Amino acid sequence: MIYSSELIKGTLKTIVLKMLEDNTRMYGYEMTQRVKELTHEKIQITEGALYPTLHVLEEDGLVTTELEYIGKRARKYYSLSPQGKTKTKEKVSELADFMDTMKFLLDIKTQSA
Amino acid sequence: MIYSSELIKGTLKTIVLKMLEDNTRMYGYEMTQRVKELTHEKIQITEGALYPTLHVLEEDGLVTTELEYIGKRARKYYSLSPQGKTKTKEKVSELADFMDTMKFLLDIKTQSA
DNA sequence: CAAAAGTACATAAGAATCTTATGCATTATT
DNA sequence: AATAATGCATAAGATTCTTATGTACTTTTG
Repeated sequence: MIYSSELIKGTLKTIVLKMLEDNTRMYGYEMTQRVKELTHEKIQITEGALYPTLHVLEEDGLVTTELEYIGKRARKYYSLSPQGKTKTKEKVSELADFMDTMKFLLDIKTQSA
Repeated sequence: MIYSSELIKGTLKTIVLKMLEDNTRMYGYEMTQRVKELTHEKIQITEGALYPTLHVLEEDGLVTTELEYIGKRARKYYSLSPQGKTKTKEKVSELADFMDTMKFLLDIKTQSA
């Protein structure tokens, strides 16, 4: 089972930031694999969604990049900037708060389910 | 504090269906007020987002409508169809599952926060 | 009692974000 | 040798939301 795509909307940026908080640096492809693995395939980040998001984070100054070569193949590592670290804490706690609120909404009258 | 709009994306349809499951019938404006009240203003559903969503639910056969007049003012009540009831259970349990997964992702290495 | 605020519907242009498809190139596996 | 995996990227189109606007009735307030 894979979550319907609409659910994941709006959380991608936060997921990326959170992973970078935990791993100091990661590259794009690695992120797609990590999320897949951590969620037992339930969340699949597509490259078409990820790369534009990473570029926006960079434009916004939340991440910095380093290009490295493994043999002849390029890898672009992303790390949180100081502003990125602050932003990550904000986004993560907002999402946690939001999920508590949503859980409350979903639990009303249907404590069983 | 109001949640950033991107967070709410993708959950609106589920919220609406869930409210209709709990209340047998509601009208649009009522839904906006109910959510605002239940979430202490943290989630504000705008009419520009809600009405098109309701129309889609109707087109998809998940809800039925009844028009009523309070004096001269029209109210459009929405109720779940049988398919809507089934769909609601699916959507609600998917969202609950998704939130557990997200919580797991956010808790990694940052059990404090 | 007039003005403002609230109730109640609706649509439409534009923005944001994601999907799907495609492209290129290198490296590992079968 | 062919296929799959790694690794980046972009672009057209779809979806969904924001913001603005419009209409009209009803209630509250100064």
